[in-house]
Amino acid sequence: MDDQRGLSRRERQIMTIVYSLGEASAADVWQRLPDQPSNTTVRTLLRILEDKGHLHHFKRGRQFVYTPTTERINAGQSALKTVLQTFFDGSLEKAVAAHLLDPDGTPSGDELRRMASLIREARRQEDE
Amino acid sequence: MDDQRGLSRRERQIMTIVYSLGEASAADVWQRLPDQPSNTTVRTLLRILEDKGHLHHFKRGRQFVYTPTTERINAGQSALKTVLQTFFDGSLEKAVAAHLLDPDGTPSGDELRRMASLIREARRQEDE
DNA sequence: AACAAACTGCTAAAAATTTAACTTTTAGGG
DNA sequence: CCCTAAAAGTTAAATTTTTAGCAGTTTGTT
Repeated sequence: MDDQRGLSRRERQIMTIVYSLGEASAADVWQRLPDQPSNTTVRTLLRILEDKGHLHHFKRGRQFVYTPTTERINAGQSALKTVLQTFFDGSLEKAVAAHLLDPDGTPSGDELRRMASLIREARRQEDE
Repeated sequence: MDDQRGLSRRERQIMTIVYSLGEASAADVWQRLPDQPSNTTVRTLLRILEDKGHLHHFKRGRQFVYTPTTERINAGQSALKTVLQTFFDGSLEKAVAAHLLDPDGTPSGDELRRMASLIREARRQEDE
């Protein structure tokens, strides 16, 4: 019933699914949920998340399609900051270093090139 | 009781605190927990997390000091990957871009320089 | 228009989590 | 050494979360 204190386990699992899909019906969520509960259960949770203000829905054909109320980008920035704070002393650099060391996490050459360009731009702004 | 399915809310809050501190006594955790429960409660949770294999402890003076069983760096890589997957289509570049746009998240010039260097190195490896 | 299939809403039971009182142990000071 | 203060361990109650059965709606099909 609280909100400030964060989501329960299932609620979190569901929000993760909805964010990664962008939008999702009860069936979409149900399909991807670990330890699949009943379909009805998923609907209940979705309704609770909507009550709490984390999701809202519209109808498509006969089903409800849910989307997050917080923009993906903002939720992402915030989640990233938490991870940086918890595991990387708040440092983006340390996180990037760790990720580049991770064998199955290495970005493509293109991605690296674009990242280099982003950083170049940021340093340019820094200099002003 | 489960493990695969992830931690409960309080368990997560506690793991976050322990990871960000590196090591923590019951009092340390208690102090930082939102909606502060009793001190006894925190001890119970710590013992549960130890039972589940997420923490272990040693004694210092008269108190137990808890540390995570999973190396911070590994837990960090894994948490980061989840965030990338959920909010940034699995792309480190998109996450970095978002973070650089975030007004109160901009890294220092030094950090930017080190990041540039990390990426240069990764590209060099790429070329081989 | 009538039917079936696929949904949603409501309600309450079951299970897990969270809490803290009470008891026991232990470390450190006098 | 003994006493006390500060921990830790045990247990069970309170609360929250998770679950799903059943009833009522809606959509699309025939």
